[in-house]
Amino acid sequence: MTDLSAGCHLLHIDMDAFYASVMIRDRPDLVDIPVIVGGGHRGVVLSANYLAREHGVRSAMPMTRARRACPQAVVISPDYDAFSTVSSSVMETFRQVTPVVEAMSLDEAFLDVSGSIRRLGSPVTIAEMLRARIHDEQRITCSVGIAASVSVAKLASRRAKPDGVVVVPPHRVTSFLHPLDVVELWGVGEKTAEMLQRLGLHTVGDVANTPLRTLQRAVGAGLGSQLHDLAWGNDRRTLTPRRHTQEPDKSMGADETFAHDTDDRAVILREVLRLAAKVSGRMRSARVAGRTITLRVRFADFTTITRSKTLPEATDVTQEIHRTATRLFDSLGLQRARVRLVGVRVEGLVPRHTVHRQLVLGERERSWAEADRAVDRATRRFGTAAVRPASLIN
DNA sequence: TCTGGGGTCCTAGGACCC
DNA sequence: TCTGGGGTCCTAGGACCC
Repeated sequence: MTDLSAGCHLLHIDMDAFYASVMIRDRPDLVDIPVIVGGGHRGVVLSANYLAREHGVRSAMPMTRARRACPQAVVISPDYDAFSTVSSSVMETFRQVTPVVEAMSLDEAFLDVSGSIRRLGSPVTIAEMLRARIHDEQRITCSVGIAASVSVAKLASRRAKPDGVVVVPPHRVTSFLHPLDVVELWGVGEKTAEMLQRLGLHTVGDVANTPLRTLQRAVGAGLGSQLHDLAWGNDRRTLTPRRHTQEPDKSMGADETFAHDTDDRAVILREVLRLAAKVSGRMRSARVAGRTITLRVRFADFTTITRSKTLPEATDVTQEIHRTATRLFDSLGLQRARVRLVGVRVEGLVPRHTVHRQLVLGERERSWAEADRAVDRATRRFGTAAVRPASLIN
């Protein structure tokens, strides 16, 4: 058999139905049953096994629709600790093959194996070895795309699913890409796909054969040239070895959809306080502070607005973030508007030690910062439920 | 009982500064 | 004497990805 992987040194490895597979592997009773991971009465599908997918269940689908599509499915809640543990082991296995591993999320990574071929064999051999190891050690399956560029490897792994390997050698890139639907391209979502379809562009080949200027007029200069490049397989991106969580965050936020829409200011602001405490706590454990506070409000009709305020100095103080978010909410001047979701985000994060607050931090703020540190210590010892603002206790 | 939660990046207008 | 041009910051919204 000819090994077509010559000239292809990039592997994209994607776990098959990752969350569902992890939840199922210790539950022999669920093996031949459609399984949906998700929950919450207003939630969406996080992952579904292939039996559930046969009934049309997809990731990100509203749970209500998923249950209707597949009433016999078993619905289970996600166990993020388990996902994270499995993910770390899998990534460690990858790093035994090559140091150049770029984790994209818990369940997918790119590997540059060019330095491992002499030692371990062709990229296809390496891919099959990794698949066998992960199957043995973790009892889940994965799929691998192999190509000379990142974007093609990613598309190839999608075609390999489930539990397979697809190689796209350089001379087959355009014949591989051009029949694909435009939505397969990185950066094409629902809206851009609609836009392209209005131009009569349905396949990647259609995009490739459209003049760059036309494309740019339709979807903007940046995205236009990106799509044109990707449609021809022009992707010079190289990998940066890194763990998924390694990059310093540029922003941190939290939001929450209410179980029922509400127009009760007190209820909404209590949630804003809880979110501010959650976000600032995460910021303090990451030792970062930020200047711009953004409040997000989604109404019953799903329209979403944001209001932001940039402070003179970066902060990680719960009370300061909460107070800013509350002012932003009140400045909306809502009158009995039904609110579905609120969110608080802090942007422009910098390492906390670079922030010099002595000049601006008055006595009051200083004592709030001290209070936060006490809360953090108690949380570390007794857990998140131990200490919380009085208005969150009921 | 349609539509989560965590993020990133881009665009565009206005303010402001030089 | 009818009006510069570039750069950066701030704000709001939107699209996208996992």
